[in-house]
Amino acid sequence: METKNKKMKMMTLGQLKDRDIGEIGTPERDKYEFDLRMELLGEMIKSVRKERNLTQEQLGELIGVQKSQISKLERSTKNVTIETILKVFKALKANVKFSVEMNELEFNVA
Amino acid sequence: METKNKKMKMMTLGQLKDRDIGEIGTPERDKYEFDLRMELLGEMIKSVRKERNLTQEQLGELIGVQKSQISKLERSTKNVTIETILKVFKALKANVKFSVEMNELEFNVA
DNA sequence: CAAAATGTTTCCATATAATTCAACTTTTTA
DNA sequence: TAAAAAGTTGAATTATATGGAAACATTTTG
Repeated sequence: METKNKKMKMMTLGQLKDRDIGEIGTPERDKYEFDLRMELLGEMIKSVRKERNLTQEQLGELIGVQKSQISKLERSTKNVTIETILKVFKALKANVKFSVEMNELEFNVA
Repeated sequence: METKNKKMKMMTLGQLKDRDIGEIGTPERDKYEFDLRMELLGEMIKSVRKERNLTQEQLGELIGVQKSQISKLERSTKNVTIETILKVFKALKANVKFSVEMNELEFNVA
């Protein structure tokens, strides 16, 4: 954790998308899909918050928690509850979707 | 909760999709996207488990928990942790994605 | 229908997510 | 560059998700 996380600059949603799913032309703009990974969640919260021009404190007020809580959600790689995710993105007026992809080929495995 | 949840039959993933996102032709088959809602998560687990022809007990074994735990995940509308979601769908060999959609129009709100 | 298999519920324990407060650090700005 | 604003961290607390065991209910099958 010396250099790596130290000077990690903020990324916009678009940059996150570039980094994490490449430029594989998603037609609808402003829709960013990720493999569900905890670390990304925090980055997403931060990105959207920034795009909304909110401070952690302001976002906290919208949700009803302290800024320190927002900070933790944004930067810890820890586990999170669905409820929390929904709460945060609702406050950010962002829509959260969820998809399950099932590989047909695996069907006969069990 | 008298009649409503009482006789709710099992639904396949396809039926869930029909009910929840309509037939708006998703091109890739076997990819089902939902607004992230807790109740749906349980239904999804159940659907995929059924399609894999597993009992709750068998799924439990794959993950390392009792069948009662699976039952709870499938039917309670309670909160769930990301980690749990990942664990379950991994055992089911299903891919879980997550997306955030941000409405540009909301931009100037704050 | 009886037995077996599958699923559900309740009670309970344990782990950990959510949260606050206050001190501290970093970034911004006048 | 000093003050103000924004963000981070640690310690402590509270709330609740995860999980097991066992008894019960429902469904399946011979």
